[in-house]
Amino acid sequence: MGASKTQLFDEQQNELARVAKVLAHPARVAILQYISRQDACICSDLVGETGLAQATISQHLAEIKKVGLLQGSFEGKNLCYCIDKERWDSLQSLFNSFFTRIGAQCCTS
Amino acid sequence: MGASKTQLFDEQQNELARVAKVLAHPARVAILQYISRQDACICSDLVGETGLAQATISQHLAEIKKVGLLQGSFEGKNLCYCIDKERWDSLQSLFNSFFTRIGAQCCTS
DNA sequence: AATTAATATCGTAATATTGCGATATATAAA
DNA sequence: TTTATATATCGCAATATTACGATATTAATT
Repeated sequence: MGASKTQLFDEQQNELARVAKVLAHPARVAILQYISRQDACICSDLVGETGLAQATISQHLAEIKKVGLLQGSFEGKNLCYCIDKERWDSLQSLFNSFFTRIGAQCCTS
Repeated sequence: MGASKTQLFDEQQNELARVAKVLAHPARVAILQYISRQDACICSDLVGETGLAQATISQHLAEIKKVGLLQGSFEGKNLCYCIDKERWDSLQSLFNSFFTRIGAQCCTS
């Protein structure tokens, strides 16, 4: 008891939950917003920007990476992170059709 | 150390995270889908439907309630849950504009 | 090769979530 | 008011998440 019983649910449900979990922390929301604002995608001003420790930011970045939302490449000694636009758009669709489908069938509609 | 440092982030970021957290478990995704499919919004076939215990389902429902997504009323001895359509639509907008805004600014766009 | 700066990983403590049995509460029916 | 059924809450154990200091790794510079 204690661990999520993911095996009871189908792959779509698990996928949506997995992605939602990435957005389920304000730091990661803020990180995504910050990265998107920076043309150059400069990283780890995030530490100064958020007030969280470097290790913590790095962990949050790793979670965002895990669902395929980040592309990173070195530019000089900076690791330059970008949001993967294709993945981002596909997740927007995933959420949007989830919301639309449920909203359409909803009993109070 | 261990608790989420929500005070470092603004109310929009926290709100989006709070809602995402509700969707961040496949059981709650499944519950929302199931409720929306049932015209009558009959509850707690969810136990049979998901294979989770009654107490567990009740807890998940409470989490969904906490973000204002459920309206419940008794019909006979059944508690009849509905998705609050207005709240649902507003959360769809919240997510959609979050995705759109970030997607538009994203460095690889 | 040694140095410097940026990022990742490790170890660990605090806290939160998940799940469920047991029990309490609420509603309808008898 | 007793009984039956549906749902909520309590208490607890297992697991996951969050956060951070310390340390390792990586890449550029000297």
